[in-house]
Amino acid sequence: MARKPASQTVSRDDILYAAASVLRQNGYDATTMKDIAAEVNLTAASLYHHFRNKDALLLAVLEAGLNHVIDQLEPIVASDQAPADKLRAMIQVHVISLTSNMAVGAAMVFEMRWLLTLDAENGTASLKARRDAFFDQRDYFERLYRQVIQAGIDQGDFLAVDVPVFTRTMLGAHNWVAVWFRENGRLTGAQIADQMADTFLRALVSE
Amino acid sequence: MARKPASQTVSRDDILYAAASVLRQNGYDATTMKDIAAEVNLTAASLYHHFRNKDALLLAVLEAGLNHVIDQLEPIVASDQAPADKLRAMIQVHVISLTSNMAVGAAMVFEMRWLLTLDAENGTASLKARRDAFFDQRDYFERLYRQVIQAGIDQGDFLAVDVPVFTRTMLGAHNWVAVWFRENGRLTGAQIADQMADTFLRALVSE
DNA sequence: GCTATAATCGAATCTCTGTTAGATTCTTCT
DNA sequence: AGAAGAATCTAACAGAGATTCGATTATAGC
Repeated sequence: MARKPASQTVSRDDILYAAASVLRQNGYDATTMKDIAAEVNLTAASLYHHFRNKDALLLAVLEAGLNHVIDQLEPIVASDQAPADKLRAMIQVHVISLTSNMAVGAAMVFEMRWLLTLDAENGTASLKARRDAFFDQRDYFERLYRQVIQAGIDQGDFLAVDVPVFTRTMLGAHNWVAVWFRENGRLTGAQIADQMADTFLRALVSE
Repeated sequence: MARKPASQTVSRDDILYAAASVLRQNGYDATTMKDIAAEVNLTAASLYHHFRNKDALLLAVLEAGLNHVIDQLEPIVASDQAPADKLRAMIQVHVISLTSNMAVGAAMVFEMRWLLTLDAENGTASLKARRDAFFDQRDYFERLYRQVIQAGIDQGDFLAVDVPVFTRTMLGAHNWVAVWFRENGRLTGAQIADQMADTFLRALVSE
């Protein structure tokens, strides 16, 4: 048996999705090519037909996840709502993303460690380039939040907090949700997002 | 060459500290026994004289880190300060711990994933017991925060937030500091802690 | 229908890493 | 000084996992 009938062939996206799922549970190192392959009923070797190697595959997952969130964030930032409303909407998007699946990329910023280590020997030139691009995206992502917060401060809606610190405080809280959230827990992702939005907006408008 | 002169022998704690450092940078899987050994000028094999195996060593690191923080938190909780003051002090302790070294254990709650996976085959009975104890400690740690927040709510100092969610929001923000903090950055750990304390207390006392 | 290409597979390879075993050299206590 | 134990080392092993290779079967375009 070699190639499977059309009904059973998996697409690059199928693999990406499967990898995201496995990655979320196991983390980078503990995720084996075999695990990912199993998820889509393939052998590890077959994955190499779709991706150059493990790093490339995992990086693709992160990219997809991050872009997914960014795509939802941009229109909000560009809209004409008040900073407070924008921020609330942004928190919703991010947290809900993290509690659903495909957004693993965003949560997996946890896994950025290996991305940094990918320097040395390993790592094709093109891979490094993509990694750098990913970091840029990651910065851009953070900047979207900063912008909105800064705007709120500038127009007197928010207190003059230290924007970088405040932003990271928020993002840390969000990311952490991916760690403790339980599919069938007391609260849904949306409810958690609401509470977090309340918390941070209160911290930003106090008095 | 076998045993080294007294001046060069390393203690169990030396290893723990080195392991914490390596662990912080690489994460569980990416941390090899060889890496840890190198940090203290030993060979990987020598580590087995001090610890039964890798899991035991890494778990010891987490335990030490977590207990380190808890030891500082308890007296604060037990003191007679107002909830707001207690919370501020607790945030200081936690964040500063995370920006220094030994507390890697606390930040490494990131690595709890593998602790969960340690069920299956691997894992001696005693190791499992210790892992469970660790989880209990981890819960206890979180409960310290919850208590104080709840107390603040009960005596009308704080708004009636959802305690579990608020607590985790805070802890997530704290833990994340370990990810972005830079030794020689713009701010010190204490300064960051201050800002976070301001943020969360504002969110808790608003109006 | 044929042919080039795509998607898979099984087996083999290679390297890395945890772990064990046995030998060797300090230290300390008597 | 001698014995017992502690701390290390080197060498060797076993297993895991990424990656490669060649073979094999579906599909699609001509």
